[in-house]
Amino acid sequence: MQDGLSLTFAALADPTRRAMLARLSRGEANVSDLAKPFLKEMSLPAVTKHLKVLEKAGLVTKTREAQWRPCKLNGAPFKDVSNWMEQYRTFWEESFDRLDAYLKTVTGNEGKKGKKHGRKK
Amino acid sequence: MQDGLSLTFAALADPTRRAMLARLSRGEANVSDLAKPFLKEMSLPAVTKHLKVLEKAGLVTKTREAQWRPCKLNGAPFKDVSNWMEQYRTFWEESFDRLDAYLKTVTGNEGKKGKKHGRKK
DNA sequence: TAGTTAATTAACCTATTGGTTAAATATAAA
DNA sequence: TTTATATTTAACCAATAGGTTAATTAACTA
Repeated sequence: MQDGLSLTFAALADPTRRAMLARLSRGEANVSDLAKPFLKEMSLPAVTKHLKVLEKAGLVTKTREAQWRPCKLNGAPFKDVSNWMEQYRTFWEESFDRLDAYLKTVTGNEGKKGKKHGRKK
Repeated sequence: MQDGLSLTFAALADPTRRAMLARLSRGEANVSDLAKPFLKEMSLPAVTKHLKVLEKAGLVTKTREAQWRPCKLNGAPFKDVSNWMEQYRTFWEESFDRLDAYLKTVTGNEGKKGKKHGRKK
């Protein structure tokens, strides 16, 4: 059994599944609609499996309408990812601000040439 | 060969690796420092492997200092994730709207359920 | 030089992932 | 009742992920 965040990240770690989410972000679609762009590269059951991964992560909700299975995007797991990401915001903002990064090294607790891993001798 | 986003999401899809990132967000650490919290659950080579996944995703940079390997967090992949996430912001914010709508229903207001996304038949 | 500490590599194992084809199920339509 | 469409399930397979233990490499220390 996996935690929710792990399920979500694992679901997002595949370009086919991300493309399916992008498609769903433009509106509901049933399985064969979702599959169409990929049927040159893979079979329909493969798409069904990808969809199941997205469902298990809660990213997609599948309903029933006659023989079709309309799918829609569910935002909640994105919110979870966003919340988790917040704790790293300073790092990714810093990575595009060299001055800020430099200031961090010179004002930080340990300088670059300092004894970083102070083992007692 | 995987694209960068897939490598990053896959790296994030493991609680041990996320815990290692959390540790690194509080400062540089060498491999045995990083491993310490996990050595009851897994071996040191297992930690080395997790670290390698984080490195391949570009989330961690490992340097050399005597026999130690100081590791530091690299923000760039977080930025990539954040950029990718932007296209879904409306969906996770909308999920708050839904919660808000629900709260209104339980506090006496009639919730209107309008279809947001049209589906072709 | 020998010993200690830090970390990696090698060889191996099992479970999971991502795909396949063929068969089955569900619903609508003729 | 048969046929067509939409989708899933079953059975299988190869590659990868995540773990192990034992051996190896790298650098410092006595």
